[in-house]
Amino acid sequence: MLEGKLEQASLFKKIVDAVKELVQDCNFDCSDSGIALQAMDTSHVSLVSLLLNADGFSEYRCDRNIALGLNLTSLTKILRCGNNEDMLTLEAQENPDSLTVRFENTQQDRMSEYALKLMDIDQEHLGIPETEYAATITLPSAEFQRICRDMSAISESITIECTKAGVKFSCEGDIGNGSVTLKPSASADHPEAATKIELSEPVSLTLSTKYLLNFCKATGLSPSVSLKLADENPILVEYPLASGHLRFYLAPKLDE
Amino acid sequence: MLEGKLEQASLFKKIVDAVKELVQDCNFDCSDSGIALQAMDTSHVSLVSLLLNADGFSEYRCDRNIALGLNLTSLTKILRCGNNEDMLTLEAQENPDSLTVRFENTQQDRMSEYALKLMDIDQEHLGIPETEYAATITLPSAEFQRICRDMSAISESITIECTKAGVKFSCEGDIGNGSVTLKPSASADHPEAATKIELSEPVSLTLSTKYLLNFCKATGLSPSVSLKLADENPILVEYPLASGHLRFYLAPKLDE
DNA sequence: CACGGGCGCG
DNA sequence: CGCGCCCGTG
Repeated sequence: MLEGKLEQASLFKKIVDAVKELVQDCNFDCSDSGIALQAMDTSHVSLVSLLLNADGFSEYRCDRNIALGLNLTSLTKILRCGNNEDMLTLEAQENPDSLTVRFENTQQDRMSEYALKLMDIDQEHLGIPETEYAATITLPSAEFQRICRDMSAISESITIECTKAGVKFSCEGDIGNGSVTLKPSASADHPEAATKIELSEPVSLTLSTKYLLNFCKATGLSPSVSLKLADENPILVEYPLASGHLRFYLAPKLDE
Repeated sequence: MLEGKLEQASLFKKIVDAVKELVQDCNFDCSDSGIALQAMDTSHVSLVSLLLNADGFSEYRCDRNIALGLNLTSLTKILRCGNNEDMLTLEAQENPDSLTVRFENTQQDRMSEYALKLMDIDQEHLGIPETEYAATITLPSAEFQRICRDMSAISESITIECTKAGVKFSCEGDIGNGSVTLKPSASADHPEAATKIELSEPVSLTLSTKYLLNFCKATGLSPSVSLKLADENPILVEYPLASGHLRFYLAPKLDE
């Protein structure tokens, strides 16, 4: 029996919004430590990994490990039925055939409850390799989104080059080319607005604009995002959550 | 070699926004006195004329006269890549094949740079005839925009009649008709909010609503706009800039 | 269905 | 000036 309660339905809504364009159906793996999700996108180019720790819920119990197979389009429809500020409870019985989604407003005078049918999804278990990253860039998530959006008007690829001095995003297309250079910055008053670079060696990757733009749907989940790079390895784009994270992996394009 | 720096990217963004719906491709004529543009709209009904004087730039140099042929749709894409408050630098080398557009934020920790390919555009040179105008009306640009927008719901034509007593905008359509009459007003505290009429003789012109509405995209560039009228001559709609102007000319519809 | 732009509020 | 909400367009 699973019961997980979030104080803000918006958290879960945003997560599902950020994932649903990449993945149609997937398992939410529930255990007593929390809820996790790992899935390749439909075209097997990128990978998404969600972790919601038990202590990120205001109430949580899960008596037995269980995989809840959900269609994310259907889940989105259900999640629209609640207000962002509502409390959200996810509930499943032993051997459930459906997930119960409950919304309660903070005044506790409105309760709505939906049951969403579960699907059987064969779990190709995904081993995510541990990578030693050459660079970790932390920047405001809105800034990263802005760069990806701007460059999407120019090219299907974005190159990220990182040195100690800064990080440079660049693209090349038919109408011209462009680059954005960010220098590390402190911003003592707004730590979220800082750009930080931790680097063991310079690194450069070229990535699909379309996928990066997709990852940016998670922007609303966190004021900052971190990009972890290692040559010829998938980039890791991580949005930290209050207790957990939403991670996206994307293999680089090969240099010709 | 051209180098022009504007303290506010928004100035150039708004100019291009106001022009791009009328003109697809055009030359920006750069000389040591500044940057100018003259172009007929695609259907050869209206004419747009921009002048940005050199002293309107915080830095300006142009060693040799040069015409930079640009596709305004592509230019718009590039200009969207900067923030309104960014500093904007336009740069071109001798015999350039591209225009460099650089944005820098005021904190100087973000720099972005785009190269936009240039086009060869054969310059049909436009002689703009000097006209002796019978009336010059100066009014708040937002007021003019409001009138054009309101009347666009009623008719494809707007008639502007001007006498010493005031200016009357009117339109007639299937659902009814309408008019707005403005009397000259002082507004000592807000000189921009004044309506002023200078007139040698009464004048009346009927004009295409669609084009006037298009000109109104320049509203954000200036708090006031002036309309210069002479019977059976094109109207001149002028938005003054800090150092220069953006002018639109539109031939009147003929009385039947 | 999703994205971008405009308007209003803090 | 930035953020969030609403509307219109592709």
